[in-house]
Amino acid sequence: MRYWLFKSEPSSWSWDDQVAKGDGGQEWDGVRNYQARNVMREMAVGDRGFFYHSQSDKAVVGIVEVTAEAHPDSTDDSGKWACVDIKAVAPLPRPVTLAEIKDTPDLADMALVNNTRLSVQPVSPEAWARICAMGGLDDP
DNA sequence: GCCAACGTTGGC
DNA sequence: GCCAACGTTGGC
Repeated sequence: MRYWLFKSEPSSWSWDDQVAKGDGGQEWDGVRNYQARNVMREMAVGDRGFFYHSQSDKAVVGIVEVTAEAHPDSTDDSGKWACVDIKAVAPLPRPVTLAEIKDTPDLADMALVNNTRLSVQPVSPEAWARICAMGGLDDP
């Protein structure tokens, strides 16, 4: 299994919105960035991801699971863009903030830190385990 | 609200 | 194909 991170502005799509969708999942649509699209094309059903709130929160707030591989983005008419579907799995007992991540030397090479504008990004197994532990999840 | 970083667009 | 201009994102 591989790990990922999905970034969203809470004002446009928040963790609560994602939870409200339930197990049916939800298209991660609206991505108009080639790098992010290519990352989504690598995802497989069952992969896990962090749900990150940008802007006001700047924190990892929950765990999501990929429920559908990359497919055409239904909000796109050009046929260029793709997205996966994800569902909420569990909130982090304690959100892990960007400041904490930056303060953790082992996490310094995360795209979240050095490629801040990439909205969908891979997460190493080490970083995954570390952030889960920081968030109060012993068994991710 | 500002600004830095970065991606995209369009003129040449 | 280069590069300047512009738009967008996201941290502060």
